[in-house]
Amino acid sequence: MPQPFEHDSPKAFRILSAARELLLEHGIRKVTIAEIARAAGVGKGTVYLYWATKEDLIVALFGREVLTALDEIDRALSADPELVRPGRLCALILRNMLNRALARRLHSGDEDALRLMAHHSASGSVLARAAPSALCTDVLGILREHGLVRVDRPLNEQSYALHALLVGFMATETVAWFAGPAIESSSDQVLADAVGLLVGHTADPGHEAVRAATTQVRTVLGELREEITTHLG
Amino acid sequence: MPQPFEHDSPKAFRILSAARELLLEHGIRKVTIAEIARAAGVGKGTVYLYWATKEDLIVALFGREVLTALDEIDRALSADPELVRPGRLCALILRNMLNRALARRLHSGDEDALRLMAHHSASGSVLARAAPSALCTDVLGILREHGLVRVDRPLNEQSYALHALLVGFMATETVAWFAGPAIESSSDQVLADAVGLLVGHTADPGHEAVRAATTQVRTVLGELREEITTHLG
DNA sequence: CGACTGACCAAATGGCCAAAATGGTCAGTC
DNA sequence: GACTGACCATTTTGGCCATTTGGTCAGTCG
Repeated sequence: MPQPFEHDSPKAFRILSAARELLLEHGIRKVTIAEIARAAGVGKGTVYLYWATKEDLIVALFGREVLTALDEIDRALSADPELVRPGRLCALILRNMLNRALARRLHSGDEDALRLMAHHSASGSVLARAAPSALCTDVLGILREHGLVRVDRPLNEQSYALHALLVGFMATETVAWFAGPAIESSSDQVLADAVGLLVGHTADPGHEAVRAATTQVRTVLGELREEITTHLG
Repeated sequence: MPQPFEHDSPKAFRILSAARELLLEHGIRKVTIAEIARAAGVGKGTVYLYWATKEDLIVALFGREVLTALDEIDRALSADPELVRPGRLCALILRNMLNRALARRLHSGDEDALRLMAHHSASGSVLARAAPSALCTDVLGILREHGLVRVDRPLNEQSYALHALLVGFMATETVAWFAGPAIESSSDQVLADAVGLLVGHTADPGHEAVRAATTQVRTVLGELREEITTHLG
């Protein structure tokens, strides 16, 4: 909002795209505004018409990445409501939110990226809500209500454990030091099964409950999307 | 074995103790051999009678730490065989193996420590067997045999998932970025419960099976201990 | 004789400073 | 009035040198 130029203009898009490509190639530290401007075919000053600082630009980049991930999740969920079942849903979210090229840098421990996001106060509070820990609690709450998740444990403990499991799968796949035993099946399938065991219900809640849960989860994700859009626009 | 001096002599012990204290205080990079020698009340050359390089000394230090952890686990297991039950056992191992002051440096991502262990070929193969991934597979195999762990999933997938869960709990507690939702109960209890859900059996295998499993697990841990002792002295 | 030492050496480290590069601005162009 | 690139202050880089450090070994001492 302090910037007078709309971030969804075609020029802003070109800048973001150029920035994304260069960032993936050189890393956060090496990429320069001059380089981005040149690649986008605009002057250096133009970049600063859209974002006040380099940090803002990069944060916006991550924000856009999260948005497309959310869209993709929503699309899948609308196409097949059965994907709300905890195991499937976790795999879906993990793949889309954490495995995207940019976001991966955060979760594979990129020092620059981590520091940037942590120090960027405005985005911090927003993107924190997109973090696994927040999503876990929100989504688990919904799934519990509709009988898709066992309710014989307190929500926060369930959320804590699920969060740990997701972080663990993430780390196991991205950080060499944490590599796990070899498996034949796809990692997604193992994850889905593990989540099912951890929080799943034995009784089938029925189609109606699944559909209701799907709607509600999509609503929550939509709200998150909205929040990110308005804050990072 | 290339060093002519026994590592369990009282002098070696004094050097190791001094090294441990200084290492915890200053970090790996800052601690110097001269400092260690002085603190141990020996000449610098003497240190090199026991270990060929500084790296070897530090690796030996980590090895000793793992050994005391293994001893502690074994002691607890012998005092209360019920601790073999997967949930309890995982909590026990996690606390003792990963939370020890020195080892923590490894798992909380200390750059120096990680590089050191990764590059040190001799120790690498040995300490790798003490890593969660290897332990998971070995121990799970035993617990499955005695009906303490469900067998409706392949061992390697079970091991992969359990390993991820443990890594996740570890990361959640040590790395700020991965912090999870707040919980009231002790993290150990949540961990034990989660492990129980993930791999536990519903049917009680009976006292005899528990005792048999305990013996076998202790044997495996003892072999690991032996291996570390012979390779790192 | 042999465990032990600390002065000694080559290599790595850290501080220092000038040169280059970079984030950010703004007077001026189209 | 959208856009630019020369310009400035600040940061980063690279090279230099004094200091430190890992590792050795001729010599001491029990």
